[in-house]
Amino acid sequence: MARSPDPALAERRRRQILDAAIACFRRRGFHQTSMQEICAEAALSAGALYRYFPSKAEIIAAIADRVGDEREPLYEAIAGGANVVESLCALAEGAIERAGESCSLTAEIIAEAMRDPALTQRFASKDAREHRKLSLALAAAQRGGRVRLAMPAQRAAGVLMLMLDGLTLRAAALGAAGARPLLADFRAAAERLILPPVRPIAARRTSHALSAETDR
Amino acid sequence: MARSPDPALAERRRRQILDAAIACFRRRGFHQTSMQEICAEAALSAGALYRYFPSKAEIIAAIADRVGDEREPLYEAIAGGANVVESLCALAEGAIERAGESCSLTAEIIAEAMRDPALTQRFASKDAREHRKLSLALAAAQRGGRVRLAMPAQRAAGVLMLMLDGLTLRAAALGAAGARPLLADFRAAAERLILPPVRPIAARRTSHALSAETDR
DNA sequence: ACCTGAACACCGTTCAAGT
DNA sequence: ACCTGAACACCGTTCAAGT
Repeated sequence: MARSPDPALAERRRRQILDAAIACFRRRGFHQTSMQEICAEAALSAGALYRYFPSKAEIIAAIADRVGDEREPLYEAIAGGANVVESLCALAEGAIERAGESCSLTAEIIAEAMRDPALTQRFASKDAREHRKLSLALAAAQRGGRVRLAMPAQRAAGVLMLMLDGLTLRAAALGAAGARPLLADFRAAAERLILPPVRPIAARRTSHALSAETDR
Repeated sequence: MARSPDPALAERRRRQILDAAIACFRRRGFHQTSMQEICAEAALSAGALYRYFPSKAEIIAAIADRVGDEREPLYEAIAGGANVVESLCALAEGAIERAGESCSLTAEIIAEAMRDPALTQRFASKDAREHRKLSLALAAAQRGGRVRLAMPAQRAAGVLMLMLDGLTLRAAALGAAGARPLLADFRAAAERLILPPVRPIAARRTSHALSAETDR
């Protein structure tokens, strides 16, 4: 008799439960959704569900991890891209659209990340990794002569991530439409932190160019 | 017989309930605190409490309003202060300390602000007012020759508020200690957006000064 | 007018019993 | 090994009854 545990089934069940939970949370939010509703959506009994997730909070934690994992490769892309500012704006736009698409889910994840110490820890270390990646990408672009940074790479990365967090928060609270106008502000700030390399021919502009409102 | 409603008592009871709720939320967080605990802390029965607040969510909403009202006068101070960047850093530091002081409460307010559409609305309009105040203060400082803005006042205000939101979010999630290091990054960015006025004698520095790491 | 506290409907979680 | 679903403890909210 097959009495040994089946890891493939377990994985399938976890995915099945997570998909059902996401569908429910999108519809009615995290705290308005009951475990019974998730069970119904997943076509499983309560007992079966609790075999794969020890609590409702763990379901949110698993969803948060999934979302966080999707975001990380985007930072990788910055190191490769030709235009750093453009890559950052694309990342920012992606964050807004993604967070706005299902704001209630994003809001819930942020809320839960702040409530649950275990999730906070995971988010903090993910954040540190992203910060390091962005710092390295900026420093590399500077060394390669593709940009001039207006401040040390680590500081610039910190500032950019503060703004990205702000954008995500707005998108979660106000929807993508509420955050999208701020993308232009983000771009303007990024262009002040990450400057194009000095033209090799001549640097004709004097410092008053700083106060010019439009540059292109 | 005194059978007419007593507005003074109602106001006193609401304050009493709010203070009790804040004490409980600080201790155990919003969702871990039961109405029974708030009732006990406020020395009132459940029935009495529901006479003054229609739901638990309304209690959080009232607390959120109180916190929001505390923040607004700080923006007023920027218009008056001599050094705009310094005022902004003080505001940022205040936001970090306040949010970090009772992170669980701040986290709950942010979470609830994103969940409850009525609260979202109130936050959005408060946010718009703060943005306008900051824009006007920056524009006034520029007109007064106290600063040169690296971009239009409205844009600069938008960027600064994105960063302030990011700082508050970090402080709520990681505590004041986790957010405090980012204050230096905030300052560096603010100094790139809000530049000191051109020296009247001579503008000797050429554009390569932009890439200098330290300026003072 | 204001308050009490038992009662109600419902929630997340558990566990004896099935296959 | 995996699943079921009734049962448990507890929650936010209500309401008949008191003063």
